[in-house]
Amino acid sequence: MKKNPQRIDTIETRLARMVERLKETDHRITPQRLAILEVLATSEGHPSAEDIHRQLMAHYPTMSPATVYKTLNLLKSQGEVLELEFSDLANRYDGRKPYPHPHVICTACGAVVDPAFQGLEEITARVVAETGFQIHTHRLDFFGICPGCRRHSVAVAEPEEG
Amino acid sequence: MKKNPQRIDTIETRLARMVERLKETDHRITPQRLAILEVLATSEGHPSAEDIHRQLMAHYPTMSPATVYKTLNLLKSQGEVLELEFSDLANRYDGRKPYPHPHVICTACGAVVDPAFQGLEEITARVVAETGFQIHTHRLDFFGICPGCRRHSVAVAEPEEG
DNA sequence: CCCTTTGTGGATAATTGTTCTCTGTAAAGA
DNA sequence: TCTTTACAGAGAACAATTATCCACAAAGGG
Repeated sequence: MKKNPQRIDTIETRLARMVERLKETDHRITPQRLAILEVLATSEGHPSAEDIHRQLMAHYPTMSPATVYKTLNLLKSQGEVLELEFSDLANRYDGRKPYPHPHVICTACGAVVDPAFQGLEEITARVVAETGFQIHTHRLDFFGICPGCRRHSVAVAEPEEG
Repeated sequence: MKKNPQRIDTIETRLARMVERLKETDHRITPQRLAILEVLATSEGHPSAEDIHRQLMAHYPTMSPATVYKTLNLLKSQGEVLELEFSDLANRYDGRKPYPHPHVICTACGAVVDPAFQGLEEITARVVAETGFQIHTHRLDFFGICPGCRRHSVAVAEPEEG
């Protein structure tokens, strides 16, 4: 029971909420769609669309990437999934905490981790006051090398980072 | 004379530094390359590769987009330009402040503005302590509607943002 | 001043993540 | 059962970026 403005829901709560939102907006809960929601609600590793697709191919061999993307965009439009965009690699999705929060990304293995830190509200307020922008969302990413990859890199070589 | 860790250099200083770095690393200062550096050193609006290319087509009608990208990547590898990646739109480049700093992006017109705010060091330190990552860089972006577009949007309609 | 070497610019093809288009189908309601 | 609607899937299309290729221009040695 944290005192964060938005605490982390359980898997069941998240899944139920996503389903509820889709029903509210007159969307069907098809088996494929439900499977995608389940992956999103359970994944801690911020999967890419391809990750989701690959994972579901086992149970739904005819699953199309387009179906994954469509569902992802649908959820995105409802604010039920957070999309982390990358221009050089595939986007990653967070269905467990669909609100803006910081991420720590390993540039070696691609792992995406959520630090506990939160509280960009005051900084946001400062930016609003200064720029006059109406801020809708934000993004805070840290890029570096995760502990696991650091162990490898000392043994191998310094991973060069553009 | 600000007390920021890195103050904003003058256009001449930035340009000179970029040229110097290229010379140091045995790269030629060709007319096309110099022209690209000049655009980067003078642009306040965080131009995209296409912006730079379009702008230079006037003086160098045979300028190829590839040349722009090559020079951009060269500068990027030397830490002389900051690349702002976007998966759904073209990347933007900042040649005036090539170190990590916050940006405020208008999702209506694409404007990118630098707020004066700075000082993510303590937050970075906290993230390092918590995650064990070796942080190399970070990115803090705020997305919203700029004052200019706000005026339009009240007259027209609410711009929908995926 | 010529020749060789090296790096560069430009054209074009290729790449890749994502979206679009189209078609058949399954679900929901009458 | 008939009709309507939305969906899944296949594949084409798309767009930003990168790779490949070739001709050329600059720098250095003779």
